[in-house]
Amino acid sequence: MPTRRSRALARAFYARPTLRVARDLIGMVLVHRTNEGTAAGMIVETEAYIGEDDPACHAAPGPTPRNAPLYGPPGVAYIYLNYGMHYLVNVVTEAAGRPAAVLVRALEPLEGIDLMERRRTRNAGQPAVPDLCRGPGNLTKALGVTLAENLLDLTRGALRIEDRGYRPSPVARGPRIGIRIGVDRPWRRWVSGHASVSGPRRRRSSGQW
DNA sequence: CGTTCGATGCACT
DNA sequence: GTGCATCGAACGT
Repeated sequence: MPTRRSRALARAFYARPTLRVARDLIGMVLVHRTNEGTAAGMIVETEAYIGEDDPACHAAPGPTPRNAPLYGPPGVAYIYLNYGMHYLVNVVTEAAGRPAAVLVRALEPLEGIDLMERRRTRNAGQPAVPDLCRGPGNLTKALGVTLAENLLDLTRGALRIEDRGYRPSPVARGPRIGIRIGVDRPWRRWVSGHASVSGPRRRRSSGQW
């Protein structure tokens, strides 16, 4: 009997065009439960990576051992190590055999903020709360997500995405950032003006808007 | 304020 | 051997 308590998104949510999933993930909540505790944050920034024709998508070279999750069923986590030190988390979209995913780039911290702070501790001091999950490498560190969570089913289990009714707006769109190729495709989505969105810092008083 | 650059591991050619 | 879907310290202005 399906429990009403579970607000986890169903597989049908992910089995849709990737740009739509990227948009609709804004406002959803990424949750990671570990024996250290639970940490969760609202998704405020995403990017779509779609198919072998997208030069920035990991599926661009065709199937390889690393990108195998992209070719599998939707609603599954695809996690990989980037620059030798940061784990990045994607959600697989569309359908098996059609490699595509959405990269989760930033969260607004909601739950387990003290746990996030412990995980993010460094010698030069604690990041401010809005910065704890600002950036794709930072959010996995704050949530304790590693390669061990690769291929986990996001519709149930320890790593999941839930709908808790948040509907932040407005949602902006623009080119993906941090990549060398495929920058022409405006496949990034983010909550306009949100403090936890990555990329260049917003101006204080002068200009920008 | 801005830009540059080193860290660090591995998938892929 | 090359090049990253990054981060933040260090340095220049």
